[in-house]
Amino acid sequence: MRCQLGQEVGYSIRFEDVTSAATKIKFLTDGLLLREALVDPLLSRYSVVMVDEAHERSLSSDVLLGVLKKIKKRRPELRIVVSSATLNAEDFLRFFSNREDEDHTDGSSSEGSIISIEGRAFPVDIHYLSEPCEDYLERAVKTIFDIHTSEPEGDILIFLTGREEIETAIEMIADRLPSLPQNSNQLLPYPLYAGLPVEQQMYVFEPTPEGTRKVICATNIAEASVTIDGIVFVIDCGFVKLRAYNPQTGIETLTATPVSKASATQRAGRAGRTKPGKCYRLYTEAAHGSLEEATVPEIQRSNLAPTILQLKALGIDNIARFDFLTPPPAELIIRALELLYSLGALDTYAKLTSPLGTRMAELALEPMLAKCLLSAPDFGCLSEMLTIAAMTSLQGNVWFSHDEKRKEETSRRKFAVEEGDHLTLLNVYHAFVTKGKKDAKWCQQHYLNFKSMTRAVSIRNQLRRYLERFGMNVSESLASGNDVLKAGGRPVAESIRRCLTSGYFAHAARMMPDGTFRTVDGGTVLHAHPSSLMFNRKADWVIFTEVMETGDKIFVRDVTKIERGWLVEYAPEYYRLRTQLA
DNA sequence: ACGCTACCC
Repeated sequence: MRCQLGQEVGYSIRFEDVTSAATKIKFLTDGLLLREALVDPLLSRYSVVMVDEAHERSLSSDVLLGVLKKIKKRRPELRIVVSSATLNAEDFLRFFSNREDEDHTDGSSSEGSIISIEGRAFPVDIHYLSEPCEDYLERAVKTIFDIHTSEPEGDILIFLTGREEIETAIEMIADRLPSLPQNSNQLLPYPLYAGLPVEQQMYVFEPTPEGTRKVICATNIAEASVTIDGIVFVIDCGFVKLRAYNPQTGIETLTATPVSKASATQRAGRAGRTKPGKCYRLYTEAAHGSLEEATVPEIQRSNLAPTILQLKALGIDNIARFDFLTPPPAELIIRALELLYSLGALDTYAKLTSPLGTRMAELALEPMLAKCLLSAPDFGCLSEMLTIAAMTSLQGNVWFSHDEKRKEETSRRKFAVEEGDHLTLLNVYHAFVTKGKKDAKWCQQHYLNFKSMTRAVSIRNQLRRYLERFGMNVSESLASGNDVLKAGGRPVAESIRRCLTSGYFAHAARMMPDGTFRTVDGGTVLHAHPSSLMFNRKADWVIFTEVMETGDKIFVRDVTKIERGWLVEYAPEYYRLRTQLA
């Protein structure tokens, strides 16, 4: 539209609003639009809402579609445009159509119509293995070299599951480079995953130098989020890391899972953007035949406590009757309702409480953490909990690791606080803003991730603004973990631990003589993550705010010592109903 | 003795 960004056309994401009174077209994330619906339930500012990439079925886009359908009943003039891969178009049309029994095979209904846009893709030849392979990394590297020595020019994109695999693959490629004939074209391997610093991500977009071939080892980021020109060959390992949630244990995991057929098709399509291409699937055709048609939507495999809290805040009281594109399993809903009730966000009629429940829904924090923050004034540690909330809601590591593990350890010990990881994080943040003066160099010296620390400052500021809007008085004590202890401040440290217990009582565990933990019901074995202060240390009862399953072990990472009696004190019903404390 | 896939408030 040839206007200045932020004028007629603008965008908005968390921490960044590039719009103005003149803005007519606004690009924003689905999460932010849902947030706008909290204050403007009919989204009355908008006459058209377009939901892009709806076929990806992310948690927030599914929720948004349900909310839009509800709004449409009150605002018939609202236009809704859903963009999706062709396969799913009918599902969306059926969803928005009032009459479930309508026949949409002609692409129309009383509610809308399907408009198709032809992709301009070139054909892609699919190759399967004739026998299953034992080690797909090895097989992938072999395939790369086979392509390189026998195929004409064109870059290679290989789909792997995560950072570690990508780094291994790149080492393996580098190791084999000397085996190429002297006069042969070179191979340039590049990693690509979301956790990679942006500068390093940009390499994959640079034009391939004459006489070389790029090999991009990527995660799922290259399946839909990032498009790279010049790819002619795709190698697909057939796996993706997906979130899974176990409602029995309440533990979310990240597990390598076979891809769906839709996903495999999308990956193959990455080879045919500029000319006809080839896709090598590192599994057999029979294995492909037994893959699921589509990936299970996120809403059916996630912890739904945040989602249900959000729906309640949007005025959707009857979750069972809410129009989900695909309803989540009842067990997930029940588990979420139970937790929200025990946190005090819902009353016995499953209605949102006020002010606790409504405020929890407004804070951009997971419910247990939101509860801690909102109950912090009762414990006299609001300023400290603000910092802890910001630090624990960071994704990724606060510590800069890589190869210098020992130095990282030494640095970590400098900030360590006996009571656990949360007070240690408080310490780190405090040092960053005072001694460190929010400086990148200082972070480097202490093996801290500067980007994460800067983000913690932004999150903390945003949370503080929310609290002030709630009319809460945030007097900044700027106490760090060590400071509260040194200043004879055990009472403050204890308040913080009690406060954490008031939100995380459902994440309690007890240390056994062998150093592992048991959940309260005794059913789950947890291990202290080696990056936790509790690794190789003695403790009795603890709460944890971060849990992850890798391989065959479940690790807890942000861990703080508590006292058994506090659990019953802050969650009497939760523990009375569940089990007797051992 | 271990790391966060992707997205995001």
